[in-house]
Formats: sequence, C-alpha cells, structure tokens
Amino acid sequence: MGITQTHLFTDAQNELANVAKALAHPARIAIIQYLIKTNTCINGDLVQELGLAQATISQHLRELKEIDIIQGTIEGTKVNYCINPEKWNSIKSLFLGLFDQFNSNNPSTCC
Amino acid sequence: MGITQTHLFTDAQNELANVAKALAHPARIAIIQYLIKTNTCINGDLVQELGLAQATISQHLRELKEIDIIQGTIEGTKVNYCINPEKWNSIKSLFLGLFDQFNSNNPSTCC
DNA sequence: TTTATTCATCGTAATATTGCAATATATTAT
DNA sequence: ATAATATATTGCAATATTACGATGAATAAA
Repeated sequence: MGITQTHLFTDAQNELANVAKALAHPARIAIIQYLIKTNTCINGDLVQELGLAQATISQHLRELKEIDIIQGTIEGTKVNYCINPEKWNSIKSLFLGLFDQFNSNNPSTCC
Repeated sequence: MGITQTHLFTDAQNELANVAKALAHPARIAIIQYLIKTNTCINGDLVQELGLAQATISQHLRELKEIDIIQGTIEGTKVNYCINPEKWNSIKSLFLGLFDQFNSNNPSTCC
C-alpha cells in the first residue's frame, strides 16, 4: 500500500488534511509570510530570499496555487504572486472550527 | 536531494510546518476529532471507528504523541489516549499568529 | 532577429509517508 | 503456567515528497 485511504474519512476531514499538507513545509510557510509582508512578489524574489533553487520555489508555488492559497498574474516575463484573501479566510475558519471543538477550559477531563 | 533544508528557515517556520505535518492526514484529523468528542479512547476504539488496521492506527497515534498533541496513559493492557490541552492551546496560538499576520480587511492590495 | 530574462516543466535521485501482516511485549484472567 | 487481550514494533511494498539541473516556452530588449 502507501496510498491514503481517503474514502474512510469525511470530505471535511480530507479537506482540512489537504490544507494542512500545503502548510506542512517551512518553505511554503516562509513564502506565505513573505507574501503577507510584501503583499506581492515574483518567483525570483523568493529564490533570493529563501536560498532554494528556482525550480524548487516554482514547485512550492504551484502547490500553494493548486489549493488556491495564492494566485499568480502574468506581467511580461514575470508572474506576480499574492495571497487569495477569500481562501485565506476560509482556511482560517476551517482551523478555528477544529480548534474550537475542544473546550480548553476544562483540562481536568484529560486522561 | 529529497531532504527538507530546515537550516534555511527560522525555528518558528520549522515548528509551524511540523505541526501542520502532524495534521496533514485525514486519519489524524479524525483521531483528534474523535478524542475531542469522547475525551478519551483506546487504540482499539479507533480501529473500529476508522476502519484502518491496528498497526496503522498505532503509527498515527505515535506521530501525534511525538509532537505532544496527545498523551497516553497505560491502564492494564490498554492505553488511554487524550488531547494535551496545553499543547493544543499553543498550537492554536501558533496558527492564529500566522492567520492574523494577514490583514484580511484590505483585499484590494492583492495582485 | 538575436539575446536576455523569467518562469514552468521534465527527468531523476534521495528521502519520507502510508498501510498492513507478522511478530514481540506486557498485562489480565483462568 | 496458560490463554486471552491490547498495543507497539519490525519489515516490507507502494506511493509521495523534496530538491535541483537541464530544457522549454514566452515575453522584452538590443
């Protein structure tokens, strides 16, 4: 085997896991934080900033783009990337939904 | 190659990515949600609930335990698992810190 | 038209993850 | 002591991820 059995889980569980997977690499966290700071940037900026190869950055950008966390607009030979605010908010809600299921005010219930 | 270049990133970025990685599988999301609902359970409960093999559940539990999201206390032949409230809150803060870096009230700044 | 710039994609190697059967370990019950 | 129960660990196969050089495609500048 070696393939995730997605059929065993709910759509919500698979979706949350997929978003978490997109955030599960420090380079992608760094890209997101850089985009938050600078508002927009190009692939080349990130190569400079992070010190990974151009192809590697491009690959990470594609993963973030695939689940719609970021979007890219072509401008000449460059591609301007930025965070998708709607998706960002929906992801935030997704995680808050998970976090708030747990009543942290009642720690005595732990085993 | 094929190994994450953690030295290129900050401790905070690596930590956030590691936590996200622990959440990046629907089985582990399901385990956490089941624990939130039932407060405590054993490996066998999760085998019944999720339909994965015992060895597979045990492996997922170990991953969650390794980053301290859950803890297990031995009781006879069984092990009672539960969520670690302190760690849960610190993880929640970690994600909120990321989400709140982005000013979602200003969507016009997107590319 | 040629050259430079920027980015995506392909191919490949190294490593990590997922899943499970088989086995080991540890405790409880008979 | 033996059997039953519950979980962890080992070993292995299938698949996925990470990283990067090389190449391709597309636009801009000379």
